[in-house]
Formats: sequence, structure tokens, C-alpha cells
Amino acid sequence: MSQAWHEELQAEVKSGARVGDRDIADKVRRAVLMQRLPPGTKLPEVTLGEVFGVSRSVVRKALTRLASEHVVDQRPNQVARVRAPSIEETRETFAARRLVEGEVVALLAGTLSAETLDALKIQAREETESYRRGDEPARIEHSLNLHHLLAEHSPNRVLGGMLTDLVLRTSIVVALYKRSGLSSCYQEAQHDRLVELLAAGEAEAARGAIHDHLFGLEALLDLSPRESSIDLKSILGQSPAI
Amino acid sequence: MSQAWHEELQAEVKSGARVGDRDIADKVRRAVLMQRLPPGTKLPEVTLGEVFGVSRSVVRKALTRLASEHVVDQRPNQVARVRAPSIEETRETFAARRLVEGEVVALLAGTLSAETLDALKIQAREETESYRRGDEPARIEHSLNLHHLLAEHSPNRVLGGMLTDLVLRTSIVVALYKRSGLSSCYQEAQHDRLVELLAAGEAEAARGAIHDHLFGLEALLDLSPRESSIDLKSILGQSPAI
DNA sequence: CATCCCGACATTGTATACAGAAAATGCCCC
DNA sequence: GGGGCATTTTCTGTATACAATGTCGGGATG
Repeated sequence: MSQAWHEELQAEVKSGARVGDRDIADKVRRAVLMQRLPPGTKLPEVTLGEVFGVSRSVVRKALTRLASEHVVDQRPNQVARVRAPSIEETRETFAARRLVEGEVVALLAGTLSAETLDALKIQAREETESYRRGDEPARIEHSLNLHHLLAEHSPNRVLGGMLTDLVLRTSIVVALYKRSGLSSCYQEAQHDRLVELLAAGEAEAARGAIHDHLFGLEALLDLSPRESSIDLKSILGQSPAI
Repeated sequence: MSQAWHEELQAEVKSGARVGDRDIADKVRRAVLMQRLPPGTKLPEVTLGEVFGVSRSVVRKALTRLASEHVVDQRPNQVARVRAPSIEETRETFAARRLVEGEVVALLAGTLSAETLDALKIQAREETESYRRGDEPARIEHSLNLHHLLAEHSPNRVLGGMLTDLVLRTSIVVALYKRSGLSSCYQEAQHDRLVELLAAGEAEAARGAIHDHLFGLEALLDLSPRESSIDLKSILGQSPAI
């Protein structure tokens, strides 16, 4: 685990109230999303417990939760590690998300209240602004918020839950496989267009927009088969920092 | 928890080796599927621990696992209970499964090896036989096996995992909402036809077959809105047995 | 008679101790 | 210098004790 992250959290924890497994899971998930915990990073229970000021029981629960969300790899008798989805799994995750999110927006088109549409527009606008400011963390945050809103308002809650999971997983692999030269994966105006189609009730067009959006995002990644660069590292267990 | 189930397990546990959280989750899941643990049944940690001869730690892990599979409802500071999906959730689960399983069989069509096709045919045949024998538990088992095989062989593993979850959830609600007069939800020859289409590589026809199959299954259920019969019981916490 | 309050009990939440498995270390031998 | 083996160290698996919380009853009160 990174040293800076440690200290940052120490302060936050000391000042605040007592933390539960939910809080720990949230913090770790966020850290993975923000690439402060690179794939393969070991997450020993005692260490995390010390950082958050709780015992292993709570940490364990948090790790199990993260494992069920596919954020962390938990194998018997081995330290939990930040998961590093393969290139193949990345492609499959995108395909699954296209299917599910496409259906969700198709169901959603024309059924959204004015308030919800406003909330979506706000996130889209904030995303664009953050991008122009060059504030990438904020941009990601707003982009995630938008898709999360879609999942939450899905008329089909089961699909909504699945979409929440897929959005998280896609975000992780985007962080992982983003081309090194690329500072951002922002795609001009696509979110705005989607919201417009949802407002207009154009179900199939909205599905198409989501498909385009996700294909575009996937195309921005570097998914060329690499020779053991990432894989070996995680397999051989070389963690970049204690 | 039911008394008969207790004793049955006691014997099995005594004779066998040490049990892990995986084993406990398997047994409980199976019991729910077989309707030996009706929805709303309380599952206190100590009781389960005594039954399986392990401490609460292991039981806890098993319950958490089952909760992430949507088999059990685990709320803070409350006893875990067998989940009772609402009628609305049932409909949504079926819709989600149609979407996902339809896509999986479409991807699968024409790509299956002879061995896998044989395995599928065997399950379909065994299901029919079990039905003719009137052996409903065996019939369910083979039906589940068939769909589980589809999920396992999905070229898209992410979708496969989601399908596994959805198959389990549909099985639970089928057990819950099966019309009382109906002894079985067997649908003549539908599985055989599906396998044929998969062998022939007819992707869209296979998707259609799965849709028909699932619509038919859903139609066999009694999903008429009922007045507080199931819902109130589970909400008010009246468990039918100890 | 309904409602509210309070206390005993049941059950989960958390911390901790010890046992066992895996990984890291160091050593020897080649 | 490199590979194999024993040792040590680290970490997880499990059980258990205690704390905190929720549940359910009885009884007083309006």
C-alpha cells in the first residue's frame, strides 16, 4: 500500500467517528478507482486494520464485500490483492455493459421525471467543466455519478444493480488500460446527447448512443496483447511500495 | 429453521470431514431451492454454527456469501433471513434473465464442442426422465445443471457470471410463486429444442427459444398481487417454525 | 382498552488469542 | 553464482469473550 495514502487516511480517521466495514470498502474502492492503489497491491488485514483503527474482523468484512464487487482478489490463505482484470475480461466487461446499460437506457427513455433529467444534465455539465479545467478526478467523479444515476433509476432494479457493478468494473479497467499518453477519456458531448435522447423518449436511439459511447471508450484504451508486462508483475507479486 | 433439516444435517456433518463456509453456503442454498427453508426463515448464527459444528466466524462468512448471491437478507444487527423477493422483483429478475441468457445463447450458438453438446443433451434427457418418473427434485437438479452449463461455457465470462446469479434467483422465485396446484414447472421439449438450435448455430432462433422458455416459465407462476399474505408475514417477522 | 416505557433476553458487532498455511529468508551444497 | 532445503516470519483461519444493539414481554398510565 502506498505510504502517502496511509498518512492521509490516518488523519481523516483520527478526526472522524468510528469506521465500519462500509467505510473501509468505500475508501479502498475509491483509491483503486483513482489509481492510488495499483493492481496487484497487497492488502493485508492487519495493516488495513491499523490504518483505519479497527480490528481484523471489520477489515475482513470490507475485503469480502470488495471481493464480491470484483475489486479485490481474495484467495484462501493468501493476502487480498487489488484485482487486475485481463485484457480479455476487459473486453467482456465492456460487452456486458453495452448489453445491460443499453437495455436500461431504452427502458428509461421517456419515463424520467424533470428532476432526474435535471440531475443528469447537471452531472453532464459539471463533467465538461471539470474537463476544461483539467481536473481529471472531478471529471471522473461526475461521469460516474451520471451513469450511477441511470442505474439507480432503472425501472428494472435487478438490471440496475447489475449495471452498478458493471460501471464500477469498467471504471477500474479504464484506469488500468488507459493509454499512457492520454490524460483523459472524455468524449465530447456524448453524455449531453444521451440525456437529450432520454428526455425525448427515443428508446432505440438512446440505446445506440450508449453503444457508441462505450465502443468509443473501449477504443480509447490500449488493449493490445502485452508480453507479461502487467501479468508477470502481479503473478510474481512485486508490489511497488509497502 | 426446520427441525427435520437439523437432524438430517447433524448426521451428515458428524460422519464427514471439517466443513468450511463454502459447504455451509451450499447446503443452505440447496435447502432454499428445495423449499425446505421457506422465505422469511430466521438463520441465527449460533444455531447454524451448532448444526454444522463450527463457530460463528465461519457461519458469518457463509451468510455474507449468500447475501451477495441474494439468497439471504442480512441487515445490521438483525438476524439473517431467507429472502422473499417481491412479485415486482420476480418480474424484473425474469426480464433481466431473458436479456442476459438470450445474449449468452446467441453467442454460444455454433461454437459448442461435441462434448459440451452431449453434456447438454444428457441433462435435457435426464430432466424429461425425472419428470416422467415424478421425481421433482431430480428434475429441478437437471434443469439447473443445463442452464448452469450454458453459463459456464459462455464465451463472455462476465455475462456468464451474471447468468449464474440470475439462474439461482429465478429458481428461488419459481419455488416461491409456483401455483399451488402445479406439481412441476416442466415445459415439454423446450430444452431439447434449444440444444438443437445451439448445435445448428442458429443464434437468433436460440435467443428466441430462450425468450419463449422464460416467458412460459413466468406464466406458470402465480404473480397476482396478493394482499399482505407473504409481505406482511416477512415484514412483521412471523416465522412459521423455529 | 390502547399506548408507552422499561427491563430481561436473544443476537449480532468487535476485539483478541491461538493454530495453521504460505511466503520470505538464510544457509548449504554444488 | 545458482538451486534446493530448513527456518523464520508474516499472514490468514478459526474460536471465543465481551460489548452493543435489537427484540419481546409485562406492567403502569392515560
